[in-house]
Amino acid sequence: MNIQTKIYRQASDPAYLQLVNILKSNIGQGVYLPGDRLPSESKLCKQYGVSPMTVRRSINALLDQGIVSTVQGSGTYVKAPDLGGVTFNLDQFHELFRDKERTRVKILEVLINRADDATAKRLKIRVGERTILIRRVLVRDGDPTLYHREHLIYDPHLPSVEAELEVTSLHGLFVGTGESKFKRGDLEIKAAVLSKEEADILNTMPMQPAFRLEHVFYDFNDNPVSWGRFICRGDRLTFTASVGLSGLK
Amino acid sequence: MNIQTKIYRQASDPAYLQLVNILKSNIGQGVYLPGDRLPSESKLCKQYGVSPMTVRRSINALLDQGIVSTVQGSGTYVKAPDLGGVTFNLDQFHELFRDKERTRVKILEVLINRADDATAKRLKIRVGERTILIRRVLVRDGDPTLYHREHLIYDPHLPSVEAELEVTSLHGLFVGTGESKFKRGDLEIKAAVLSKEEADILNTMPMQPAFRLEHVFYDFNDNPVSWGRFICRGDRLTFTASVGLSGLK
DNA sequence: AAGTGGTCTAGACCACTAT
DNA sequence: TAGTGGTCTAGACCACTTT
Repeated sequence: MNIQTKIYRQASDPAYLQLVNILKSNIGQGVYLPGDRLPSESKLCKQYGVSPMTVRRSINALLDQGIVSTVQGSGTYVKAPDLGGVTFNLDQFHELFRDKERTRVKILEVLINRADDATAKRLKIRVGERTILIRRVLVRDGDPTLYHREHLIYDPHLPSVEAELEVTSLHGLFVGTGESKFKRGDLEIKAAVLSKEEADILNTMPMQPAFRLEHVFYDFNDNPVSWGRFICRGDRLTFTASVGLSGLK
Repeated sequence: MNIQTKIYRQASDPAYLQLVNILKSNIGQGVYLPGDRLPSESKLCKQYGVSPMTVRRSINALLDQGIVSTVQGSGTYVKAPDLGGVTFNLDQFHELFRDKERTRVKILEVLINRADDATAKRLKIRVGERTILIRRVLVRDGDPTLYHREHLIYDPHLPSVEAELEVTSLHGLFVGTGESKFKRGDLEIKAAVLSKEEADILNTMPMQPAFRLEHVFYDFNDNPVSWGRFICRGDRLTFTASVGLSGLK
């Protein structure tokens, strides 16, 4: 449980990372308490025998992790953990696609239809223009887990509907294999309860809590090309995060 | 809509940031497409007249933002946007506390009771040991917005229950004013529907969709000191995030 | 005036990849 | 072997805060 006190140049971890961990350990063990000032960068240079740039890089890492804050001309201070900077991610979604053997994407429906109000608004087209509706369900170990409903702009230049399906292939979307052909997307996570249709598809009861992840994807001209939503049973998904000095020593 | 092509040394933005934005603009406008290799670092040095460390710092920023990936010995490549690395945060929670005039924390109840199974498990104490239950509601513009229910370990060394209340003052928790006295916390977001009690407090109907943010906080010895949950109406909170090249040019 | 963080240089050496 | 990313040095200058 002792704290590392010097930098080992032959270690596999680079010097800046070792220094990050040393400082984090010190903070985690209460050597520096919230509000305390860390030793100045020049002192850290001498103490650990590294150059200013290396110390700077370590401090920047602590800044990014929300562990310290800096005041130019004054010093680097230990922050009290606060929920303001906490971030959550979609790692659990990501894992659904990890091994292809256990996961299967089933296409429920593909059809060409006309944009209603909501679709027209999000895809910035006129009501009644043609769109493509795709309904898919992601099956994990035979268990329907994620229901996806997506509206795509109908592009007559594309050779076929099959080509449209490639635009946001579910797998490419999450694994980033370079298959997805959009430039950026906006996402929204909402709390919801399952409708009858959604509950049937996800093999559970209506009115159960669920997450609804809405997305709009844009092409390289910043025009929307797709919008839709993922529905996931609330009992199959939790978002986790930690704050302050978690993991490590 | 033109892309910046050189670094202005007298600009307020530092060189490395200007280079980040130049590269992001190029990627955003399709100059470099997903899968393409960026110019090598040494070429970027010459092209923009900056030192290797400055280029490196810019590349690292793009790496952190999930926009490129690097392969040692090979090059830096533009990534296709994928949902795997998307993060969202609690900024909306944070804003609730921004101006104290509009926000008020009302304490509904404080009482000393005995740990039940769930509480004993999370606080790592025995069933029946004393704990403190605090129920609070955060009122925004007269509108009950956030319901917090928290179980604290009863510490006979603290002078009073009032002192316990300071341990995780709601305001300090979100704004990070250094009032909170814990070292780290684990958080979980779940989809839920409001119970009768929660709906009454939040001034709406039961069975409405809601977010439940559960937390466990730990002291400097890594012992749990508090667990509880925030409940928020689903129609009052959405988590947003973006993927790929959002904002900017 | 002295100390602090923030940026930057112009090299160096290493590990790795491609040819 | 040549090129690429990854780390690091030993200084420098600036803006800012503290005393």
